[in-house]
Amino acid sequence: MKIGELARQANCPVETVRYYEKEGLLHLPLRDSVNNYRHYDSSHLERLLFIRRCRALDMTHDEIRGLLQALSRNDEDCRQIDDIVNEHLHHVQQRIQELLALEHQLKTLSDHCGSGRPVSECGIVHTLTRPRESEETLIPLNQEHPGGVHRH
Amino acid sequence: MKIGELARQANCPVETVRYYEKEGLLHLPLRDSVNNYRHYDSSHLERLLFIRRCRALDMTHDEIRGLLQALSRNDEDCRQIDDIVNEHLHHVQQRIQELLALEHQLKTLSDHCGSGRPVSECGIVHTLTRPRESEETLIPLNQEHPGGVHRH
DNA sequence: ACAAACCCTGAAGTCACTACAGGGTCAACC
DNA sequence: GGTTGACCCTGTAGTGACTTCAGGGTTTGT
Repeated sequence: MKIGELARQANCPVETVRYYEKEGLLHLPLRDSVNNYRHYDSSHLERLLFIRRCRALDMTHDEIRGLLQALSRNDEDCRQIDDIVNEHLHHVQQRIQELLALEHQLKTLSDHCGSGRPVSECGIVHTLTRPRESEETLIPLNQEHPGGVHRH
Repeated sequence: MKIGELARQANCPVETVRYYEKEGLLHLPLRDSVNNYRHYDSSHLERLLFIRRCRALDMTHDEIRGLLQALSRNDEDCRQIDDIVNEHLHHVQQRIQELLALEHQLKTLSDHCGSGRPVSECGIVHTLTRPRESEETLIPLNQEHPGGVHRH
């Protein structure tokens, strides 16, 4: 099958398939000797679906590479695979904790607004522009937000 | 004060200050006519602290620009400011829901491992390589994970 | 015969930084 | 006065996982 058909079956943009190839996640497909089009078989589709399922679980390409390697070694003990998944689960749980803290701070901020007042009296503005004495209590300035909340 | 002092007072890397300037978040400072060093006053520091507090709440530069604009307009109604904060809170809450779903999927995956078995019998591998019939039930392939869990 | 839909490559853009490379300047001490 | 180390400057490239674009060629359907 050609790249469009593969992409459709994996519910994945064509450009992403080419990107995975460049990243070394997908094996190089055969090329049509006339027009240089890529031609895939079912093993490519299976591998792509595997990758997309892992991405749907928000794993990085490095984590996926680890899983694919463990798979291809076909060990008698699947501990390595379990380790990768569990470490990833740990990342996710940490991130949830960070975001819950963030949610709390934003709720507090919003509660302080007292909407309808002039900007100069808005509680949000007061908190965000407040002098440095009370620093670190409401909004600690040194925290990292590794994942980011945004982007779509 | 010079850039190093400003950065120290805002607990922020010097490179980031220069980056905020390039992004148009910080006003251009005066320059020493001899050595071209940047020279800041307390209004720059206040603005930088404001930006850093917003970033600690994981707002984007666009959101921060919106807040700074609303501030400079000094409206008689702070509704715009409240809107920006609440929309951001909504982003965070959505992301938390996504990650909780993710956590559940990964826990299920890990539970299925049955560690110690050969890779070919590992429950994780079975789920991730399973045929497409049961697709969308355990791991929907079309979901986005805007923020990402990783990076530090 | 022609248009729409597909395929190709390679480069640049996204976001909020971070990390160089390759310089110039300043303050303190010997 | 020389030197060491901390500071400052500009500009470019790298991060991750794509997405978008420019500028082509090919296939398919009517």
